[in-house]
This record gives sequence, C-alpha cells and structure tokens, in this order.
Amino acid sequence: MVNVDMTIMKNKKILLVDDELDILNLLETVLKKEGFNNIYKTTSGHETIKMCEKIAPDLIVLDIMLPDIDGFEVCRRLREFCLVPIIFLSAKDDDVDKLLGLGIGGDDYITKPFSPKEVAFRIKAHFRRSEYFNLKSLSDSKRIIRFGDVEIDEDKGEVRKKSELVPLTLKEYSLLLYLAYNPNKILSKNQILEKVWGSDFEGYDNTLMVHIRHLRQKLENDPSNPKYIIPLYPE
Amino acid sequence: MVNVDMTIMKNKKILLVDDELDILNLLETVLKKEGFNNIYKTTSGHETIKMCEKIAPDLIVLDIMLPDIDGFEVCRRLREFCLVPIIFLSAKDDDVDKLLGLGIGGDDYITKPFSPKEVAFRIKAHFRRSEYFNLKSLSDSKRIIRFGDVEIDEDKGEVRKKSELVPLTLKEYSLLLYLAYNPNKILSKNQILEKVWGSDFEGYDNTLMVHIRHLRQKLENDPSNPKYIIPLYPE
DNA sequence: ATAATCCTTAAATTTACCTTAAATTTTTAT
DNA sequence: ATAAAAATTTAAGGTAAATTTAAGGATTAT
Repeated sequence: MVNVDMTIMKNKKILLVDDELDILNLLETVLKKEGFNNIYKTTSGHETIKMCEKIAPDLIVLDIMLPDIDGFEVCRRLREFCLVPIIFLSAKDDDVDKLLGLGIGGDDYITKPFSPKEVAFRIKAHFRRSEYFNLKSLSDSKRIIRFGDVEIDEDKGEVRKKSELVPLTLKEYSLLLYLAYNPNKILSKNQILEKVWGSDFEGYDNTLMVHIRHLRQKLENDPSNPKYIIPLYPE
Repeated sequence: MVNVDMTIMKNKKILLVDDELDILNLLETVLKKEGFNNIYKTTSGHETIKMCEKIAPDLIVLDIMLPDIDGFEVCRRLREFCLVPIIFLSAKDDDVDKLLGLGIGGDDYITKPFSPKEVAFRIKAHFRRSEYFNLKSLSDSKRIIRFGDVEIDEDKGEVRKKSELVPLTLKEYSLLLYLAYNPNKILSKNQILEKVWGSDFEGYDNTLMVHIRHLRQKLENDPSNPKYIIPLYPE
C-alpha cells in the first residue's frame, strides 16, 4: 500500500451499502484499521438515500444488488441532490457493462469477489487524487448537472427537461447555474443578486423574482407549487 | 460562446505555460480579447515554479511537454506550496491516459490541437464555478440538534419529526432554536421575548404563547400535555 | 438602422405570517 | 370552595412579502 497522508482522509465520511451484514462488518473493520473513523452503514436503497440526506457522505461504496431498489436507481436519485462519488460493487458482468454504458463519470467500480484491502485502496486513491490535485468535488463528476427531470449541460450551455431542450436566456441560465451549484441550500436574495448580477447591481430585488418566475415556468412541473426552487419566508 | 459577467474575472491572474511561443501568443491574444487583462507567460518548468512563487496566479494553463521538467512534475512541485488550479494541455494520448489515471477529469485538461476559444471557455467556466460555488457547503460538521424524535438541521433550516419534514415559519423556527440552545433550563417569557424578538419588542407576551402553541402542535405528540416545551407556573 | 429579444421596472394580486383580541381552562391565593 | 390571576387555545384582522402580469427601455442580432 502506498503511504498516504491520512490526516485529511481519516475524517472523511464514508457510507457503506450492502444487503449482506457480514460484508458490511468486514469492510468496516478493515477500513477502521486503515484509519477511517467516520463510517456509516445502510442495507437498503431507501435507507441509503435518507442517510445521504442526513449525513452528506464524502464517498459511498454501493452494492448494486439491494433488496428494494438497485444501485443504479439509488445513484440516479442521489444525483438529484448531490454529487457524492460512488464506488460500485457488482457481482455480475452484466452490471459492469451497464455501468460502463452509463459512463460513470468520476465514479469507480469493483467486481465481487473483492478483497477489503482493494476497497480501502480505491477509497484512498480517490481521496488522494482529489487532495493532491485539489480538484474540487465538481470536477470529479460529469459536467452535466441533474435534478429531477432537468439536466444542465455546461459544455453545450444547454438545459433540458424530460430530454426536451428548454431555451433559456442568459440571465436565466446564469441564475439556474448558480442555484444548481448550491443545491439544498438556503440562499438569500441578496446573496443570489451579488453572485449572479454582481456586487454593483443597484436594481430592485424584484428583478430576481421575475427571473425565478421564468425559470419555474420553464422547468417546474407546476410553476406555482415549485419543487426545485423553493421559497422560504423572510431571510 | 456563452456571455459571462466579466467584472469579477477580468482581473484574475492567468499564467500560460507552453514551450512554443506561437501558441503562447495566440492564447494571450484571444484571452485578452475575451476580457482577461492580467496574463503572464512562461516557457519552461523551472521558470513556471519561480513565477508562481512571485505572482501567485489564480489559474495556470500548463502544457505537459516542456523542455526541462514535464507538466506532471511541475504540478507536483507547485502543490508543495500552493493549490492553484491547473488546466493541462496535452498532445499525446499517453498523457491523457496518465491524467485520467491521476484522476483528472475532463474539465481539467484539453488535448491538442485545441481552439483558443475552447481554452477561454474552460477558463471562464472554472472561474464561474469557483465564484458560484458556496464554500460553506463543504464544512463537514453538520449541525443537527436532536431531542426525542425531533431533529433540527441548522444548515438546511429544516426541522423533522420522526424524519418527517415539518414546515415552520420564521418566528417558530427562531423560537425553537433558542429553546433548543437552552435545554432543560427555566426561561421566563421576558427572557425569551428579548432574545427571539429583540429588546425593542413592544407587543404583548401572548404573542409568545401563540407561537409556543404552534410549536407544540407541530412537534409534540400530545400538544396539550407537552413533553418538550414544559410550562412552569409562577415566574 | 431596424427588428427582435431580453432585462428591468412597476403595479396589481395573492399568499403567508405575525399579532391581537377574546374565550376558555388551569393554577394560585384567599 | 371561590375568586383572581395566569396560561392556554381559537379565530380573525392587518401587514409585509412573494407572486404574477404587463409594458417600457436596453441590448443584441440581422
């Protein structure tokens, strides 16, 4: 094993997901021995999604075979609100094909049977990379941001809803991008105006509301009951 | 090319590194035309490291092929004293493999031959991201306060009971937070009013009771026999 | 230069929230 | 036990914020 500085890694939150408890415990034991002291475990898909909402892990080791919803679906749902890197565990060759077909961006996979050491090595390799090159978490994933049925392709500057191209104006696009970079976060109007319009903007904050209105009309299923861009009363 | 607010970007220091002067000049011309007015150039690895120590650039465009030490080595040495983001330029497929092996995603390298516009686009995308991305979200410690089956997520401003999201108004939330910070303590109405409403509040203290009522309705299992927010009779 | 598109402002409307008031219950004091 | 005081509960009015629509002015493209 390559010598690695664990001072940064050891506190990273790692979520282990497998339906077999033996495997979970084995992995946990080995990872703890390797220095990771922030390990969480779940045994089903729904549990995993809930856990992610709660703890926001830095990395997930995800078995594709789960009792309720499979790993692919878990991944898809997670991507709606976070870009956590995933290392997939799979037993079947079919799964590997499917993973490759999906173009797993910054993600990785390991086929069963695997050695726990191998998993530890991959995890360390992942953190080492992003530390060493200081790549922000965003760089690790594809340059396509998804939430629900909306996807933003940054390379092309395109936004699609249910795969349909949605034409956005410049301000709408900038605003959407800013919001998409800060998912599940509380942003004040001034905060948004400052970043998207610039700190020298002297206009009314209703300007922002009108643009949000336009985005909701174009991207929400029910613009008056928004699910993506959620209002919060003052501040 | 997507238009971008250049007010913030234009003063960013960009260091261009390539051994071919033609390419350097071409890049410089295009970037200046795009609005960047703080561009530096070097043609060798050692020169690059010295320049970084001197000017601390905001971003480096780094050709991997250099006459003295290659781009990978330059990156490694730079990382010893700074975390400046790097966009790699590479001509050979071998380099790309190596970059990918090091975990450098598509965002962070460009293969030759490239269009100068592409480079400008990547640079702008990078700055926009770092500008838009709120660093607060990276703070690991999630602040979650729990009592019984109620949990308060201070980061998201959300309150859950039995994992179910409970919508609270601003005053309700502020009040709950104040109470949660002072568990098992006896608080007088005036004390609470002063802290939550502010010392300039001129209203009736019944206002407070109404809000407490609402909280109990939303969070207590039996609102009229409260377990969490317990009344105490005389002063 | 003209047309088309987009951004901003303004004004009307709706919604959500806070406070007050008044009725009811519980506790304390006599 | 009874009255007074304090606390609880319910409902409703007023207010501030958010939403929505429309239109004028600025920018960009043709």
